[in-house]
Amino acid sequence: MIDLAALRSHPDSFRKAWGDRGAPADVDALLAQDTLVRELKTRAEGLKAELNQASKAIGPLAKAGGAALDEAKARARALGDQQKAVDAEREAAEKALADQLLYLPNPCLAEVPLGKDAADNRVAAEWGEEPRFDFAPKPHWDLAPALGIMDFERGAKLAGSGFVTLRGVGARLSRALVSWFLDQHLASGYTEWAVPYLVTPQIMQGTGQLPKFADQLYACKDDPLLLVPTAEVPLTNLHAGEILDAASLPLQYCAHTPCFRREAGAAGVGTRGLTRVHQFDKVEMVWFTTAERSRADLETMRGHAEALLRGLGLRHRVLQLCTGDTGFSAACTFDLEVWSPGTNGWLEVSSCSTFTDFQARRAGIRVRGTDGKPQLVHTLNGSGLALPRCLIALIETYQQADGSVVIPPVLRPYLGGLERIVR
RNA sequence: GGAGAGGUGGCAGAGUGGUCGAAUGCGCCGGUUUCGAAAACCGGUGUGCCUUUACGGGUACCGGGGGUUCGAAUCCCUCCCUCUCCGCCA
Repeated sequence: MIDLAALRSHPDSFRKAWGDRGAPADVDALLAQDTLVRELKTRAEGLKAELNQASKAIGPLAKAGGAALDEAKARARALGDQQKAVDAEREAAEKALADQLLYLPNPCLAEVPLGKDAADNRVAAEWGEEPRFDFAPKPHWDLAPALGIMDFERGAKLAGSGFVTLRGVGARLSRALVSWFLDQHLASGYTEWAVPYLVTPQIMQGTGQLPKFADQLYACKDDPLLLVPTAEVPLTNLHAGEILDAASLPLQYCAHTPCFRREAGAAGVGTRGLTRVHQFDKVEMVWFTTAERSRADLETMRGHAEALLRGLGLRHRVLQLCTGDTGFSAACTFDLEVWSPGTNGWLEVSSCSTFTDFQARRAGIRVRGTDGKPQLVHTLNGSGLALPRCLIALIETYQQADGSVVIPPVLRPYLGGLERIVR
């Protein structure tokens, strides 16, 4: 959620920011609504003050009783009716404003390149050479089933299209990656959490999934709970409604969770094999930091994600997303894309963003400043990393002519020393 | 899932219709005292919003929501959470 006071003081910068995102908003209407809300609030509170005075005066009269008391009560009641009417107007106006605010995206940082869609994203860094093969490299959907480490048909049998199974060494390899990722994060100072995979709608609103993206979430039938689309949601909301100790910042959290996404509207596009599935594992990094250092911390966190790909020896690049491609709650985002030799393309395995105070304002996450006053924190999050696409890149990159796959040395300790996956 | 007991400020804990944003203690901050510290004493110490150049004023918040009343921490309804016991169970 944006800062209404900031909108009041420089409406033009917001007008431009939303325009740059391709999500123009009627700023004048917003400001008019805001003015209306404040007028009604002043009137309602003024009446309430009068009513409180009148009620207070009744106390001493109450014992005596009689006509004076009845008269005073009647006057207070009339005042109360008037107050209730104005307050109802205020409430309606406030709700109307809040409903609009919840759908307004976070303005991007000034450095974010202007652009309409993914084609306008800027390549910020590249790492690794394109792998050479003296044979035609296969895509993972051919390689993995042949090795007996993935079974797509049986995933579909269990839960429908978009669900997969990992088998044998495939399942173990995924678990090895999770463990290695987490261990790397712990070494970088992160605290690991295990969190609920189901959360309340209020929590989803805190990080920005609701109300705008309700159609992307899985919901439970008999309970008002939703499956998390990313560990960002529970991790960021851990401190919802809290005032943190300044000395504790920055807080660096990580967690491994499955992620559940309906992917409504994404059917058919790049969905083969493991590329886009409704349920996948991911290790997520979340930071709580200050306005002063959040941008620099984003670089650090992004570095942590990149280090994982380097450790695995996987060719990758970093994109700075343009204004039109940056997600709703984010102010600046770097995507990490890994090279998939089997499909001759890039796959997004991480998205590292600063949310400035946008999520903190929604979720009520503050820190006590040096002046003793609470102020909003800045939140960051980034994947570190998403598992399925790492698996894809890994087996495609390290495939051999005979169809076997060599395991990167860093993972071998997690696989009982296994060096190669053979059929 | 059933029965019971509870949810009050950073913590502990009073308060059962009015003068209660809330006693008291602890903690914390400042001051006096001291060579310094401790102790003692004095003062201060929640959050959001509206309004104001400022000082200030107003309003809301005693788990959440709703209701009764001129007036609710206090009464009623409802939901959530915690604890104890029972049941069930990884």
